[in-house]
Amino acid sequence: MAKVLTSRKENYAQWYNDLVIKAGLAENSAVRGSMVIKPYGYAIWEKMQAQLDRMFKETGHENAYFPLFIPKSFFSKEADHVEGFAKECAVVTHYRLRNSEDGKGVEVDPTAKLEEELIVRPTSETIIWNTYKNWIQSYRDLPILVNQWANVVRWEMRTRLFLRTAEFLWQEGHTAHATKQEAVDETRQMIDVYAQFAREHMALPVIQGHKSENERFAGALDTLAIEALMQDGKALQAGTSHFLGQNFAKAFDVTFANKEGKVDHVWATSWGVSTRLIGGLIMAHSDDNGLVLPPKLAPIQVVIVPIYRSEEQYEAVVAKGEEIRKQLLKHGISVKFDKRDTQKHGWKFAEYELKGVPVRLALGMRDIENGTIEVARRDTLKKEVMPMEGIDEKIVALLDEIQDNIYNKALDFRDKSIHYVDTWDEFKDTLENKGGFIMAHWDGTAETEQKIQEQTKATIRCIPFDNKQEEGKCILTGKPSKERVLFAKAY
RNA sequence: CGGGGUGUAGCACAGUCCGGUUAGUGUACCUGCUUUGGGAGCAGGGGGUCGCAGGUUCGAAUCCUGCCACCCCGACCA
Repeated sequence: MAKVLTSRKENYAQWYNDLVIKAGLAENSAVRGSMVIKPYGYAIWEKMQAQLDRMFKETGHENAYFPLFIPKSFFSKEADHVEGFAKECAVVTHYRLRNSEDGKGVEVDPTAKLEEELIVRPTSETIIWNTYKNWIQSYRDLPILVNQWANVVRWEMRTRLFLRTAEFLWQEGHTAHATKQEAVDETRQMIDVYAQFAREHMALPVIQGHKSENERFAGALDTLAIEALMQDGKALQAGTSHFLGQNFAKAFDVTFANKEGKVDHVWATSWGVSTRLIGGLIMAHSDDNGLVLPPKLAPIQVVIVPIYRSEEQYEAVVAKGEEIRKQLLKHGISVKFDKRDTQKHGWKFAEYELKGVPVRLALGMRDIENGTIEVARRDTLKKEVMPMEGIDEKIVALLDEIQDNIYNKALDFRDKSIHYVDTWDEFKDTLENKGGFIMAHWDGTAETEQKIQEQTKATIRCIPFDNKQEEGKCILTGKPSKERVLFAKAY
């Protein structure tokens, strides 16, 4: 087969870039740092959205939409929050263009300067809490469980398709609660939703835990995250859920009368996942032949490729292929019958492998004569000739099997990549030579975490839930520690 | 934002150092014939403001100045 991708071994980053582009997921646009998500890539996002949206609704959330532009002054209200975002936002300063003097183009009309500049949202806490102020008077108005699907902009220095772009798509949930416990529970519930989505739909095992102070969201009291491991041994933060305490309620003066008639500030959470998930999906499962997509998120789950010579053969094979397509459709399988006469079957095989279609059916005269069909699975690259009879049931089962296999493969890799180390030398050696996750003791201070990061580039990905408590010594300072935390180099 | 690199056909590149035929190769595209259970072969054909704007020169893809974009490495981040 002709090689179209850089191999993972050769250059993992290049492999990723090649893959995103060659598989037709996305490409760089004419706008610095902003990508075009192409139909095939967007189809994956739509599948993710559909499932997540279902899960949000099941947990009682509703969708709404808040403005893209946020008055600059809103950002000065929550000090920690500003600190985290102030530096990297797009700012709207004018509202009109005019023809330039030389008549060759347009320029910003200097007389159309905005009284108050607008910030293109990097996240929506401020505008949302400004709005919630008007929605909430009594405990009877609570909780508010709202999610929005939106785009946000963060003026990133260095961008990579899906993983980090200046503009990206995401969902952000923003909830308001009467009690601290309710907000804490919500924060936890949503990280669990993300973890479940990652495992069951993305076939991506994740470790859930608390972020350290350094890695916490600006303005949050606690940040929960799901951390996934990529094939190159680097971690990817795949989703976060924040317990915001009363910080935003205080900043935006959102109060309510509780059952006792006393006025209190509202408790808040926010949580989000983005198109970055697509990057994680790619890097977790795909191989040197192209994408490997879990059936539950694959835009095309089954592709049928006809094999023929003459026109009569084409007719016969296409007729049979149509039958099979309809059979599969009845099971709710998304199936593409590629009966184009403009590409050879060999070309199609390679193409759908590159695009990560989980199952490929090849159908030729030989099959029609024998009542068989060739079934090829993308995850193992194995081919098998099966009886045509009852093929639909088999495909249904096969898709499940592929979903499980992809997950188990990723889980195996992840589990093999968690290293327990107790000394500084071991820590550095493991990072350099093995990569992956490292469970090690840490003295709990931000300074130590900072030093470790400066010296090794590794950060604390999370402090896992239900973490085993054990006495130990910090790998850097030797100070006492009660538990190991999860380190890794991260995207 | 700092360091490095690259902009030439849809894509990938050569040519640039040392200015001088009609700007070339692979691939993709079009036509025809042959082929056909893993990216087919042969023949013919079409496609270029050489990133943009100035400048030097008889003459610029090539030299000079400025700008823009993208990629890689760092600091920042989902």
